[in-house]
Amino acid sequence: MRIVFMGTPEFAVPSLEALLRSDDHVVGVVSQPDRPKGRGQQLVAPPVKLVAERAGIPVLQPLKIRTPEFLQALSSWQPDLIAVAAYGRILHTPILSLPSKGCVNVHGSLLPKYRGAAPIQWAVINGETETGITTMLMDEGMDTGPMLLQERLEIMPDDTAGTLAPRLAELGGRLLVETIAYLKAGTLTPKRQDDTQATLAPLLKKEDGLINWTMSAESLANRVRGLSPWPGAYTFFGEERWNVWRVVPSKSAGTDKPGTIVAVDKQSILVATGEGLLDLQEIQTANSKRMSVSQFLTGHKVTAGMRLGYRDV
RNA sequence: CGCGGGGUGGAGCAGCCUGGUAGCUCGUUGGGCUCAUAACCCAAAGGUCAGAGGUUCAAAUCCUCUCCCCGCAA
Repeated sequence: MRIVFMGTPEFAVPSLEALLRSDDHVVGVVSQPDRPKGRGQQLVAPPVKLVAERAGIPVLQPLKIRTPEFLQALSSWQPDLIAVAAYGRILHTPILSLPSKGCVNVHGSLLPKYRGAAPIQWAVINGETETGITTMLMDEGMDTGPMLLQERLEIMPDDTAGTLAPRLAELGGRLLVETIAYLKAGTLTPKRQDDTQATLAPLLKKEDGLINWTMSAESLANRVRGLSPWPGAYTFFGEERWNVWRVVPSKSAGTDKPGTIVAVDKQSILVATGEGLLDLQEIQTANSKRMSVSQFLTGHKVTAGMRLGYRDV
C-alpha cells in the first residue's frame, strides 16, 4: 500500500519509523516548515523531516495546506492511505477524501477524552493514572473521527509529560502499523466516539506554567509534572523567576497564605498552598541550570516567611 | 546579526562598577565532642579566577576576540 505520512515533532517519529519497517511503502512525508528556534533563532527542521530525509523519502513542508498546489502535490503521490501523527494542522475534506483508505490519525489519549493538541500533558495535569493511544479515521473535527484501535498505558506517579511521551509515541507506532494491517484485511469496524464523554486538551501556552499557589499541593504537583519539560511550571521570588521542575506534595495543613515559604532546611523549601504544603525539590533560576534545592540553598539566602508567586514583594 | 544573563578550589555563590593579600555556604580529609549521629567544635587539603591577546608598575576586576552554558522569545 502507498502511504503518505504527515507528522512533525518527536512524538511522530516512532510512528514514521514503524511504517518504514512495515511492509507498506511510505511514498512521501509532510511536515511543518522549518522554524526559527533556540537562541540564535536558527532555522530548525522538524524531527520527522530529518528521519524522512535519512530514509530518502521526499518531504513537503507547505506553509499553507489549503492550496491547490499542495493538494496537487499530495495527489501526485497517489496515496492509498494517509497516516497522521501530531502534524499540527487540521486537515480539510479535499485532503481527507484523497486516499481511498482514508486518513488514520495516531492520538495520544484514550478518546473521546483529551481531544486536542496536548493530550499527554493534560492527562498528567489532571492526575490521571492511565492514558493511552487511540487510532482513528479522521474527519474535519478536532480528533472527533471514528475510533479504530485503542490501547491503554499506565501513568507512573513520578511520570512527567516528558517521560510519558516517548512511551506513548512507541505505542503509537506499534498501534498505527497494527491498525493499517487490520484495515487492509478489512477486519476493523470503526467505532463512533461518545461525544458526551469528550474532554478537551487545548494547546498549552507559556502562561499556563505560572503557578497559582491557591490550588492544592496535590494539583500543583500534578501540574508541575504535566508541564515538564514544556512549557515548564514557574513562579516568582521577588523579581526573580524560578522554574519549578520537581516537587512533592504533603498533606500537612498550614495556615499561612498560599505562596508563603513556611520552612527552609538543608534540602527543601516548604511552601504553603491553598491546601497542604508543597516541598520544592528541584528548581532553576534565570541564568543557571536546574539544580536540587539543597544545591541552590548553599549559594542563596532563602528564609521562612518569604513569599513566592508575586513580582512585587 | 532577535533580547538578556553567566563561566571564580569537588557543588552552589560573593568579589568585578570604584584594578593592589582568593572570600561565603556546603562537600572532602584528619582530629575532637557524644551512648550516638546526616548534629556540634577544631584543623587541613584543594583555585594558572573558561581560553587568547591588549591596557597598566599591578588584572578575577578595564578593553578586544574565541569557546562553552543558561533564561526570555519562538
